[in-house]
Amino acid sequence: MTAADRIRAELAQAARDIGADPLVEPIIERPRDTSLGDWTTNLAMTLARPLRKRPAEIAGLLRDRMSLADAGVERVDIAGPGFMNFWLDPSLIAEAVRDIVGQNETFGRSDAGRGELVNVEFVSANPTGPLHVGHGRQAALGDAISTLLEWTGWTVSREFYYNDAGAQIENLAASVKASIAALSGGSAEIPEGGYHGEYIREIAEKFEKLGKDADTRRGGRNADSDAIRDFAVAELRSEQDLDLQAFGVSFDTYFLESSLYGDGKVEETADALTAAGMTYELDGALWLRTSSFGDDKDRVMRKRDGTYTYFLPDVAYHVTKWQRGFHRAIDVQGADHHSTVTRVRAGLQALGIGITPDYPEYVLHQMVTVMKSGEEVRISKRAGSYVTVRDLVNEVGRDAVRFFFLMRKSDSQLVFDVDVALKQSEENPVYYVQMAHARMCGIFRVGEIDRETFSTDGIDLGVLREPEEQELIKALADFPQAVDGAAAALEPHRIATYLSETARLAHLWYHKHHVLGQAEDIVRARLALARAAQIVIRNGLRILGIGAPERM
RNA sequence: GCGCCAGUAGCUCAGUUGGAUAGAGCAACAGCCUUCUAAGCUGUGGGUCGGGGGUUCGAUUCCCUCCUGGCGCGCCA
Repeated sequence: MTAADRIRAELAQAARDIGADPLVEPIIERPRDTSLGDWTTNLAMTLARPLRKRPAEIAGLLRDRMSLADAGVERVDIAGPGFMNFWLDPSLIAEAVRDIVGQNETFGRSDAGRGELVNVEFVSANPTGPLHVGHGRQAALGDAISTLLEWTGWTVSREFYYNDAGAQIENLAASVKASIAALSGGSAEIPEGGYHGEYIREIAEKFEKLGKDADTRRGGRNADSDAIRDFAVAELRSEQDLDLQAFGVSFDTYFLESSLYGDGKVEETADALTAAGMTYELDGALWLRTSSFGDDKDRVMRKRDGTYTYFLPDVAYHVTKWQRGFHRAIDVQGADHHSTVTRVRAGLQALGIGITPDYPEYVLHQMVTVMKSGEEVRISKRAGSYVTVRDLVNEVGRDAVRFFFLMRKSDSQLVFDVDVALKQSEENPVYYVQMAHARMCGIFRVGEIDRETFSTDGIDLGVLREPEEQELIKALADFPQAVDGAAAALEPHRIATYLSETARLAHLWYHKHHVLGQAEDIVRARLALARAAQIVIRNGLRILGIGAPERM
């Protein structure tokens, strides 16, 4: 039971004693300004109305009824409009260091998810081109969200959905075919809406070469569309795999849209929707009554030509998620796809098979723009000017790319400044955090002490009373709460923000107070603090999928 | 026209789900290298929280309205 828990319990008891609602749950927070105390509560203000008393009066009554010594509280101030500010015994605060060092790699983990299954789908790019920076943001987000959920006790499955069926794929095939024809002097043009990137020509060349080297494929001008399409999709999938590998992201499942046609799931879903009375024919197409489930208007699910629109397989796909036991699913997508949210959910509700209305959950992210030498790098798949994830990783490194993608909340637009990411200086936030970690490691290296076997047994942590020490320890002790909050909100950027702040406090402490060469009891206690800071920063970086170097 | 997202210091952005005098980094200015990494640290200045209403003890946060920007509104995905 932490000090905050004990204060909370004491407050609840005192509130009941003075006639508050027995179900009251006091909220304890860190004060905005650390000079105001270690913990604060606005309980007296929230009780003012029901108890019909002035907040300050209530605060006084509460304070009189609390057993403060039991909660480790040295002093309670009543301040401002009615805040109660608690000051803890510094030795008690310092004891957090012992917990952190003891828990080591598990510090920050919780079991809130109770081992339940959750599916996290991300990237899910069409195999029609390399992964660009937008996919990179999504890969970083999805992976970090997955890890956050693992840290809070969920059993996570990372999933990549390939849209390897449909009109865009035919578009791709036609583009490659035209490019093949052009190679042998033909004048065939890439069709309207086709793809023009350099990679199209590369695929065409590769296809030609294979066709000539081995007889396994019919190359050249006579190549049929099926062979070209299959070849192009396979090529691009393996290219995307290399992109993801460069970024250090891996998946538990790669799910092919085409398989939903192969095993009849698409047909099955369409039939079930019709059987449920949720469809109607109009203008030769089959419509789904999505407007009955919050959409602006009904949507076509089967086109006049007999093929399905993208969202029907999407519905079928999410049915499989539910059936595979994932009663919680999170989709990470670009905000340009936000219109699918209502549609997919509507389709799932229309089936009436007990899927919850807010299934799946969506994390939408805004666009990424890349700045280089002060200019925006235009990203256009069709035109071919292009910044791929791999380009970016090769240029600035995986850790910087990940941190940059994760340090902003997903629903704000992100400017990726390549020049800043390349700087190995304080301007670059990822170096700032990693440097703090390396410094903590450096103390142990110089002191020739083994970090991993270091124990706090018998160390008097009560000597860690310097203001910088107390502030750092409080920040470190808040890490589990930061993880819980970030996981609950599906917002990894909170961890990035937390790390920047904690790194700042670690640098500050490091600079002001030496560890080695002090009195023996001080050295031992400060080593413990350095170890605790190193553990917390490393754990936080690990959640974001970023390395924690021991030296830089 | 409708929907979603955003608008906070010169710039890039946080703001713990309604709390105290709104924070950080960069940039600017002033300092700090015989000590565990100066790839760093300390200090100073900088704000009508896009505008206007409302809800209440209290609003950057919730509601309404307007302005600006991005995305979407397809029998493309």
